[in-house]
Amino acid sequence: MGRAPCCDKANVKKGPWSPEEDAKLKSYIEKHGTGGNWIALPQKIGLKRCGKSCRLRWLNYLRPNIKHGGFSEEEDNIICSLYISIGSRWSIIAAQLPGRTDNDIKNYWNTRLKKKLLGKQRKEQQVRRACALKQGLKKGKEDFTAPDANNQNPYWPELPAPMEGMAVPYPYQDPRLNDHALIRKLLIKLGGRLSGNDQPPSMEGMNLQWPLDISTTERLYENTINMFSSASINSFTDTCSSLPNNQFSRNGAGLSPMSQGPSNFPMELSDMIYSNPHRLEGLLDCYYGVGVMNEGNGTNSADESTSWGNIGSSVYPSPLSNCEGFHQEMLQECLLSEAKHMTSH
DNA sequence: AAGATGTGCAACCGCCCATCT
DNA sequence: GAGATGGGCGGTTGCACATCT
Repeated sequence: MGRAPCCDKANVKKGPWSPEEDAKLKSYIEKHGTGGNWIALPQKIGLKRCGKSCRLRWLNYLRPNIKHGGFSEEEDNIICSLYISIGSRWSIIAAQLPGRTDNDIKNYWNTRLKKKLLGKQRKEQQVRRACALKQGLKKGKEDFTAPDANNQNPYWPELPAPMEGMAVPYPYQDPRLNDHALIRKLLIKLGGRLSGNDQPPSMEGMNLQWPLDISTTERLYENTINMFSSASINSFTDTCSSLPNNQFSRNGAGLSPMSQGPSNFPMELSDMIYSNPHRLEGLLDCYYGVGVMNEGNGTNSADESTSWGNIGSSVYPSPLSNCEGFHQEMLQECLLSEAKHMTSH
């Protein structure tokens, strides 16, 4: 049984708001506030609108100090950085950008930033493909194929091949076409920055530092972590930055192509995963967008705490939209715990 | 000039969760 | 404790406008 509708839909006006309706709503709220009850509000003012619709109109349009359009590059970067760390939690991202609404940011992301990013990726892919082709011709190897020719994306980890007879938990989607995962990977690779210099920020000598190389976004990320995690996570960034240099360094050999990107972060993440694969399989799920089979015992440790992580999902792309929050928290927990573990030695 | 296609954005939908009764 | 209610949120849709052919 579904729940009762919040308003009588037959007697409720839909569609664009007229200036008169805007004026009514605005003047009432400015004088009396919302009264803590959006559902009753339209009746009080004599508006034939759903309470939710009023709330949305107020929050997204009528509220004072709302900015529309004209996103700055700094805002772009903040959005991208936060998208890496928390995913599509638009309300939280909006909270970090004064005057911006979640709806605005969501729209901006969907219509512009995402395309901008994908365009950037295509450009890089073309360059890589050209280089690979050139190298291949040089070597003259018979078995050479350009990365895309055999479905291997040059940027991402090699995805485990689907096992024969394994049930497909979701309508199969080409992992490379999973926009959400794709974009997050790409953002991570780009160091969380979308605009500005194409050259990645240098991470030389830096140690487990979040890819954001500008203090503002660093601070924002910290805030985000604080928002989501228990008090213990608050010291995450400090703990990590206090670690001795090279604590996490490795050459990245044998790691995913992602780890060879400009940002150090994926490499450090890989370090942790390699140093403690059992505990950190979930991170692979999250960051690589695929489940990871536990070798040997046939179980998947991530399954113990994930709602979607059945055995079938272990070989197919995970529905990141469903598990993202959990995995993000898991990532933070694991990173913190790992960092603490390493500092204690 | 006109139709087709693309883009941006406001608004709606439906779900989840916290609170109330 | 269970159901009802409202707030909040992310995803999606629909429409107006812009651009292309």
